[in-house]
Amino acid sequence: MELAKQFDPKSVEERWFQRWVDAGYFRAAPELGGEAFSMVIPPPNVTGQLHLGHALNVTLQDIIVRTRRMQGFNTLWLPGTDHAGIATQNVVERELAKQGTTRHELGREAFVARVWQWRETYGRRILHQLRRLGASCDWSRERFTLDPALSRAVVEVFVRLYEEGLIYRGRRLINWCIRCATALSDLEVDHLERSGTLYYVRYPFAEGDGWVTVATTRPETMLGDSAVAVHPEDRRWSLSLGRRLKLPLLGRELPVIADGAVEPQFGTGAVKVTPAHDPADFEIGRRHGLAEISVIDQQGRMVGPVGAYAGLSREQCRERVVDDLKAQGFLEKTEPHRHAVGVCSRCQTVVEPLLSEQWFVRTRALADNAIGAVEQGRTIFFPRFWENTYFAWMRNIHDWCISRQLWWGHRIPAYWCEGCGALTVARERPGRCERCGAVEIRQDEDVLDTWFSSALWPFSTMGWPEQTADLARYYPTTVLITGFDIIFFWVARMLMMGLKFMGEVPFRHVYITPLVRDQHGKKMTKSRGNVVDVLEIVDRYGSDAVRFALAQLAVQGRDLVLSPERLAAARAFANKVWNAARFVFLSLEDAPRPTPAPEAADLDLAERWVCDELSGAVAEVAGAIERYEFNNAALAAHRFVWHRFCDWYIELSKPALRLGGARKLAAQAVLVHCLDRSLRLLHPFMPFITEEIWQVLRPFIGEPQRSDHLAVARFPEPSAQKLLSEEEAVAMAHCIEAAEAVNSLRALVGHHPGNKIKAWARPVFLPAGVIVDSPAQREALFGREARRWEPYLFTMAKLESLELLHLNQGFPAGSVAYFLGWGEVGIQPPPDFDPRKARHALAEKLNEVRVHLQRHRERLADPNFHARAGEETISQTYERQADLQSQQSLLERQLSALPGEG
RNA sequence: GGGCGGUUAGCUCAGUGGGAGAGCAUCGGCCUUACAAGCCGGGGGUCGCAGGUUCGAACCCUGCACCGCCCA
Repeated sequence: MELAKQFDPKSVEERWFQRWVDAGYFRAAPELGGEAFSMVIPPPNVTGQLHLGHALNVTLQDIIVRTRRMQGFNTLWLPGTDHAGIATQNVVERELAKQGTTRHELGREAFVARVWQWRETYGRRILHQLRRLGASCDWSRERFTLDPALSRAVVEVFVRLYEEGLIYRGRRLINWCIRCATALSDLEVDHLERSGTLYYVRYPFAEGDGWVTVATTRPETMLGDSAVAVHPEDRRWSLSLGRRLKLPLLGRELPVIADGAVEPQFGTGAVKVTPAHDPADFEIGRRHGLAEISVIDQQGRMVGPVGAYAGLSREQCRERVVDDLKAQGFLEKTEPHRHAVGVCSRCQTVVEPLLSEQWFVRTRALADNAIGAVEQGRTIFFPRFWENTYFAWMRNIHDWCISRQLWWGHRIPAYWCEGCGALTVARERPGRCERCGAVEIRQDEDVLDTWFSSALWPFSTMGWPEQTADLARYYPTTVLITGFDIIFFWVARMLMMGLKFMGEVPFRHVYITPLVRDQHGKKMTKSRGNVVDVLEIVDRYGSDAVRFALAQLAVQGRDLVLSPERLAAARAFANKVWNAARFVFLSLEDAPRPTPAPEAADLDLAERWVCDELSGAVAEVAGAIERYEFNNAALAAHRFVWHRFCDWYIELSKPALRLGGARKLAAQAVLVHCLDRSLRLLHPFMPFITEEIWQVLRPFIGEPQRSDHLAVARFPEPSAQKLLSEEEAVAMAHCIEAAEAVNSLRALVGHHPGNKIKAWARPVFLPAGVIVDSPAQREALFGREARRWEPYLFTMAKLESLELLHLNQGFPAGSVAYFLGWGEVGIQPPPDFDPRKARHALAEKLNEVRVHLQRHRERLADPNFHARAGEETISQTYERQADLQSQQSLLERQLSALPGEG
């Protein structure tokens, strides 16, 4: 029954996880009763490597689900991975490149088979890594977005949306990544601030002299211009409106048009309009019926009516165009210019807006519905302010381009007749063309945006479109825990799809995790090279410590800065828990098994005090977890375990244990009780170490057990009533104050920490609300109280003797004293006592008291204060003033009592 | 340009109208047999700046500065 002297995380962690899984503790049981608590994991990419974002995310989810499970909820936490179209395809293509081949050489079928192979080998790595952290998911329900069942859900959704006209195919301007060779949604484009050049180009009038100078950052796109636009209220250009210009280099004629979207402050106020290669220009073009002239193709080469520039790359073309403009006198000037450039969020290649035939989701109606759900509070964000971000994006949403020119993903269930070209969207591949009966049918080559399938995750993973027991029991899920960066990508889209297909929000709460930063407050990114290897820190500090540190730092609405110091502190805490347990076990050698639960009638003051403190901590932890205040939950547990149980109760139990008999039995009962409850309280945060200890403690726990493991033991509940009376609670607080004062004095006068010393105590103040008739009564009251805690003071302050003085009795000559909330304590200094330090300390305190006293006097002298402040405030201020006055005189006397004064 | 968040001790952060707090770091003293990953004690802050509201502001309001993020 003895624990090893040192806590060794590795051996402890390995012991438990598989046993919990094998015992089926994490398996959801929809057929059983109990209030449901459910979550789906934000599915990491199959290509993913565990980083701190995952670690935080999964730790917080695990804390909640473990708490709920222990509280008796019927829980489901469903794990899985996402196929991550572009990312995964890229990884495998890079591998092929190393082998000197390409996906095109391999062919589609063989390539897809290769990706699956890759996924089988490496795709679950990240899930194994999550287990190292203790993630108590229902691993029997692990899902992958490309599973047959989930693929069926994707097809079903696609077909239904198409049939309702919410999915359509259209020729629109989309973001094209030349390197990835695919369309991207707006969200997959990052805008980077870059230095560029602003080119001022003269477009001469077709008739007459003069010109309009336009400013552009992309001169090569002028080859696709179909107009020049100015702001309708821009006086500078009003005379040019309606005239025609001659496009330099090509000679095409362009109109000068007015459009409100033009910013008069930009450049000269006149801009070229290239509808086929700029989103803003596209809108202008549609408003004015301008030609959409494509001049760049999907490889980034110049095509179409571009004369001699045909075949050049975008970059080469820009150089040539600028040279030619300069040579022909069209280039007025250039200036350096900072501007945002859209790049592919995957590969950072500059994105080319291209006209292209793609599939889109008509989002307006879906988004309105999803906005309403959040407005009505059917889904609530924590912290709440993220709702603004969500609303802003949703109100402004554009149709969603969902087709991707990739091979890895859900292939679009659209079929083209090779004969007549008819399009059929269907759940199954049609045998023949519905229109012409031809049997040559070709499925659309494109696959769907990965987020299309992720949007269905909360219900596709539970078996939709079948009516499953899981769906009935666990949908909507209770909470989604994820990062702010995918509110648009994922959270918003899940809300749209969940409402559309389940008729209900996919989750009641959304908790947005903090962003994890490094110790210098920098965002962790691969390019900065400050990404930490989570498994490495887990190896170094232990999984429990990493989890506890993350929880402690998870403050709502604030970034999380993880430092080695913080991790070390959490490890120290784990060690503290370990050693507290060791002490308890050493104290239980002869204890009855099970040890009877503590009975209030058998307990002394300190024992009842620690039980009440425990109960308070339980309430705090449970409440904080419910509010997703993980930092406060961790703090409350930490404070109780370390600063109440270890610092105070364990010390106070030692005399009782030495005493034997009934006192010892009571102490053993309290130790078992406190350790047991502490372990239960901490288990969601530190599952491994707590289980390890609890297994040793189990024979001593008297109450009926639900199971063999802490993982499914009952979470503590605060007790219905306090064991301490109010008077006793005050007495205990006085005792703690006294111990701190004596220890402070000990250090001040230079006592060796081991010395037993003589002390005196004297009552001065009364607890608020207590009224006495005479000094004698006051002394009696104090004496009664002090006798209760006197033994504790002996232990905690290492006293040789304590003498209780009368109200007006002075301290013995040579003693050094401090005042505290209820009176005064003094100790006998050692023979070689040097009073200078003490004099300095007391003088400082006196100064402080004087400043406060002055402030109170001023306040009470102010007639406005009496006129406007509340009655209670005024009387409190009087009391406080009186206290400060007493403190001042006490300090003055203590100071003058020091030897060598004056 | 619009919006959101932040600014409190050296660091990380609590603290939503009346005596500035915690953990870590630091300094001093202790190996007091659960724990030196520990124990006891100390020092350290005109609460970003400027106004306003209020008898009273770290806290409420306005403006500004700086940092970070999102959107355009």
